[in-house]
Amino acid sequence: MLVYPHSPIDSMAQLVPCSAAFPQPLMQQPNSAAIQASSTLADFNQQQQHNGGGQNFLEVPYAGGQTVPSSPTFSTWNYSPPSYWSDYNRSPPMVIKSEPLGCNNSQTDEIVAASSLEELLDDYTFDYYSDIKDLEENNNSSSSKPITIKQEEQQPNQGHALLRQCLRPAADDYQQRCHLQFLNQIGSAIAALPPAQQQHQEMSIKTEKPANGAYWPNGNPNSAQGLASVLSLVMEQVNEEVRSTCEILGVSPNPSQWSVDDVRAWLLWTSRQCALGPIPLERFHMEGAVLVALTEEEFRSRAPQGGDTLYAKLDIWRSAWNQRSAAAAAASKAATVSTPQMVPTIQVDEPCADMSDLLACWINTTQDLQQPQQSSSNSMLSAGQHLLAVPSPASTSSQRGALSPYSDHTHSGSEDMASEMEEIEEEEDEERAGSSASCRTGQTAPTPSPNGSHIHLWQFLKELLSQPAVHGSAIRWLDRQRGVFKIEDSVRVAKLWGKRKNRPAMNYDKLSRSIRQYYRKGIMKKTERSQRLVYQFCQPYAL
DNA sequence: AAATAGGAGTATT
DNA sequence: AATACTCCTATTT
Repeated sequence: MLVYPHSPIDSMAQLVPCSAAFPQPLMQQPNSAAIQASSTLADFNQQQQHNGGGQNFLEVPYAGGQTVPSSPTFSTWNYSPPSYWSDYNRSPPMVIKSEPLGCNNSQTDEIVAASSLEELLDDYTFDYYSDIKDLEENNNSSSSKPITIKQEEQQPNQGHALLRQCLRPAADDYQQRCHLQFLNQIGSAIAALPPAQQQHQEMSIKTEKPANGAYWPNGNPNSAQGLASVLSLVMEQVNEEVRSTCEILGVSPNPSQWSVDDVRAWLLWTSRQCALGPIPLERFHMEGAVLVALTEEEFRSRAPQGGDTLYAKLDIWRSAWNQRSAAAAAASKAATVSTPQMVPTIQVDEPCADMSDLLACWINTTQDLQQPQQSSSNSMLSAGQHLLAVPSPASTSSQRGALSPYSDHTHSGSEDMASEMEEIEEEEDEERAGSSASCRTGQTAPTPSPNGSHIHLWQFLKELLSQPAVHGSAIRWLDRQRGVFKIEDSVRVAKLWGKRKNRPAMNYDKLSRSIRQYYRKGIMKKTERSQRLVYQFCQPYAL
């Protein structure tokens, strides 16, 4: 049937430079022998230095007058290289592709049924192509052409005031917890839904909370059930937004799978949706896997106007995908495993933890623990159901016991509380890491979590680095821009790596040996003045 | 003593 | 085949 144009890839594996030749624009001399001679990135860097450059980037001009950094790394991409290398005209992104994994495909069918692209686009609030073009022009030329936002986007109709009013406190709270700026759009997004869907939303509220037939008892969305309904509504809305955007842009719901073009399309779309103004696209010239590894500060520094919003949006996508994978896994597990126990949730003090975790924490902290609600559904759980049935980290780790040798900590008899807590904390790390890693492979299937072992060490390190709140004591950036970082706790980092790769015997000696292999590959290096435990990502990887 | 460096064989994917 | 794991010796900090 329908196939993703960018077939699922082991995303970053493609990034690792191997012995392939560099693309034409990078060749100083069109001499294939010379290229053969410099077959690694390290060689290339050296060659560049000999040429007086010292930079890993060449500026390749493309139609539009601007230059885009091109990296030798691109040479090893075996799928959709950035089209503007040869031709800046991006092919229409609205290629009808498979329904995003696990989505209901009613809307897809609708799209497939549409006789022409134009017909389809008419159904959207604005013309994607002209808008993209506008934005690109806006980004490319120095002339600051104002972006005109259609009235209905800025000011959704004032109906559904009740709904929006109810959403507000919930949204604000979540927003505060996640440092997100986007949720004020959710209310308007709901208001903008077609009547049929609104009805669906309202019905789902009613069925979840049949108490008085009212939406919120006493108009108080802070009551436990009202809260759950609000949250489920928020989650559904997020999922809906993700789903529709996927269809419009023709991208995977899993940001880690995005190609450079997908990232670009998403940025343009999001900046348009959120009226963020021009985004310096050249600074986001990367695959989705790299994009999701960026920290909020990095987003902000790359896009002073709206970088934080982009980050927040992306985080939502990431969370939505994690939730979807988790739900799919839970659904498949439910077929074989019997009722998981609901255990009080441990509060995780992390800015942007998985959304469902966060929301689950929220529910648990604002209500007495309800009886676990068992979903009898054998298909994908609805957002609301999942929310209520979402397992706490503790229960997930016990569920995972069969899957990972590391989640078994029944030996804890002699351990004190602190180390016990630390173990649980690490379980959480593992859990999150596992789910994000399973994203990378794009598998919604129940795959018993070995996907994390697919990750490369340098990716893993960046992952740790991107969570300073969690791992700052083990590894941290010394100079983010230059990609210089320091391993503060070599034992811990090695332990985490070993856990991720299911290598109980991993230690820093072995880990550092792997890092040293990166020298030759041009992924990492020691800093000029070599310091203990300080390494530096080479340029394309430092992004 | 711990970290660094890199050779070499093996395992995993 | 690529990447990482493992074990190793030698050297540096």
